[in-house]
Amino acid sequence: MENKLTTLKEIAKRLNFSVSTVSRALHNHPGIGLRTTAQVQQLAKELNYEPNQTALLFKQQKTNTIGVILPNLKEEFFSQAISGIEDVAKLNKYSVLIGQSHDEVEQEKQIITAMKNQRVDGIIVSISKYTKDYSHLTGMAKYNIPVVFFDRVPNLPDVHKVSSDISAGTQQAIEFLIKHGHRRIGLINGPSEMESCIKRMNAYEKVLIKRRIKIDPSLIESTDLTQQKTYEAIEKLLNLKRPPTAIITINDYVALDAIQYTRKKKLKINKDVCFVSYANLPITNYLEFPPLASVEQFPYQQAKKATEILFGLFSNEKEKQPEKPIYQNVLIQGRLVVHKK
Amino acid sequence: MENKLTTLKEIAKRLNFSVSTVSRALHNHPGIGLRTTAQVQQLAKELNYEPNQTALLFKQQKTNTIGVILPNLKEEFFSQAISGIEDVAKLNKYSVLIGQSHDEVEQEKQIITAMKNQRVDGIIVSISKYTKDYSHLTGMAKYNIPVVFFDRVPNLPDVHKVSSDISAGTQQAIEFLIKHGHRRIGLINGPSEMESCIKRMNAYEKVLIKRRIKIDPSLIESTDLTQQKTYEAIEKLLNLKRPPTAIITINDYVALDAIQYTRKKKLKINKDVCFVSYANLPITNYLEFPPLASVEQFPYQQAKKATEILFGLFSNEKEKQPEKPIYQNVLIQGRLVVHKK
DNA sequence: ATAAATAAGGCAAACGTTTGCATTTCGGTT
DNA sequence: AACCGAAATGCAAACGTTTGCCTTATTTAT
Repeated sequence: MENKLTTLKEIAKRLNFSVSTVSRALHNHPGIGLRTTAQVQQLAKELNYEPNQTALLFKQQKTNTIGVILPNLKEEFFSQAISGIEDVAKLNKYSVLIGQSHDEVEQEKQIITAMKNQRVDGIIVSISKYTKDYSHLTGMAKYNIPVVFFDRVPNLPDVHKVSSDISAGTQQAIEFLIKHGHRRIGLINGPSEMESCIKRMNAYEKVLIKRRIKIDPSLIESTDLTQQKTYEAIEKLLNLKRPPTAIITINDYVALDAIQYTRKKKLKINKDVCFVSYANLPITNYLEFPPLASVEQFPYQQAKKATEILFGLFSNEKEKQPEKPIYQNVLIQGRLVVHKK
Repeated sequence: MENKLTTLKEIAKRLNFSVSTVSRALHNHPGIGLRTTAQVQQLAKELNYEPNQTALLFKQQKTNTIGVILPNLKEEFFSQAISGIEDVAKLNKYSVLIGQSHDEVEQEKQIITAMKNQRVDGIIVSISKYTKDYSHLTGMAKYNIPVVFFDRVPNLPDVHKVSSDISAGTQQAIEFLIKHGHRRIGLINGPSEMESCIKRMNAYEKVLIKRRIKIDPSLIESTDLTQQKTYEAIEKLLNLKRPPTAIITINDYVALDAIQYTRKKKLKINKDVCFVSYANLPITNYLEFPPLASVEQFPYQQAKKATEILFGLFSNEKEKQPEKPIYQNVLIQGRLVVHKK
């Protein structure tokens, strides 16, 4: 019962037609007779014929595959993003190839080279936290492989990107804290390589100035997102002569570490010190001491939008517009979610 | 600057050799002259030649791609597993195609059909919680696509599978509880479709019998892993006339829900009721009330082992052993981790 | 009846690479 | 001078599919 995969040739031989006739019959080509078409289609069904994708892809010079490069999959933010990408891809009958950079530039380069050789039709990427040089990504244009960035996007004008509106989210968060009477608001930001961190910083300063609150540089710390550096940052803030009454952290994971440290210091979370962060992880529901609020960033929607843009680029390609690269820069509005407890 | 990808033909034309000579030169074929080989290799490097994978795969009738089907990626258990698979795949220069079944059998079937058409060389799968009929998976054998199961494995003799030794883990867990003086030990198990749940159940009964503790059926509940059903299960246990002093739950997520419910009932976690579960999620570190202990299941190692088995099958294929299918059934030993707090 | 139009199907090339076999080109041996 | 063998290279097929163009058979119009 060696059930070898059926080929056109096999069908042709059995029915004594040529391969081309079989191919056309299966595509309902008008030049093929009704009887023939019916016959072929029936046998194809019987033999469970499925076109050999590798042959097709090879011929068409495309792979019906998109590559996705992410820092990691263990953060729920990214695994939700994957679902958004998968859903759009499935609609378009595309497969999704996933690579994790583990926040290492070298990995990122390796993955993208592999994907280029695999001839993926397009790439969606959320860059590693230390990527400063984007040439390995922008360089894909030479090979006609479009790239769309999401969430962690570079500060370049001539790229397609989808990200959450950090500025607006940060403003909401700070306004929220001010309304609750906070005047000394700390910030634990991420590495300055990250575009979003610069925006967060600017928004932070902008709101404070607008609300006539003096900016105190000692209230601003940063972390490379590791627990160690986060501990150092929160330690400095808590040891200030006039420590902050509220702290904004770059994301929920950092918030968790900061909160953990703060609790070790016997301070009451969201009483002595309030925390507000970004992302809104589902696990915060299980925490006794979650951040007071988070700016929800809608990873599914971001990734979905990015994928839609990518597919848009595919169809544009066919129309061969001469030189009209309109670069999309979509901002997804965040939403401040106040946790219940 | 249309940087089209270089082909053998291009190199051949420029150097006025035939395509076959170029191909052989690049592979250091002994029949090709040294000068020629050097020339070709140099030009190839200059033109940044990379073999067209799609052409290769098509010719070789293999894709250098393995498919991975998982219930989801948002559980850290599975995203860690992915890393294990990726690492082995990378060593073998394979790509990884990922599909999430979202615990739906229909999805699982669809994904596997897509993967078959994509001609993946092999499949690694952790089945959905309700999969009872495995024919869509075992059927891949007909197409010479080997399948290796991991973690959620079917109870079939003639398949390759890697799973954690639930029996042993459960015994450890219960012995641990007994040593700490517990005599009424509850169990919130998963759906009976899951092989591991049956094993957990058997191990549970076995240890109790061995320790001469009477088995009380009212101490045994099950959940479909949703929060709702978990709440119902824990409610029943807590409302017993003689409620359990310790509860074993199928995994950490269920434990979290059960703990949450228990806290709502104003009971002290790990004082009034102790919890022990499986998986050992990293987030338990951030919890005020984590389970007392978890059976670590080493997802990375499980997945890695499964992938290694799969690659082993690939190489065996070449040797064309006539009819000698030795099915592997690897059990990974768990380890009871007692949480600190 | 014959030319012309239409319908139905076949031929062959193309995509890029590998590989068994054939061919060419030597220098060296009788 | 004729031959041999080895070294170096080329030819062509194969993988499965699509598609432009050509061929054949049948029908229609004159």
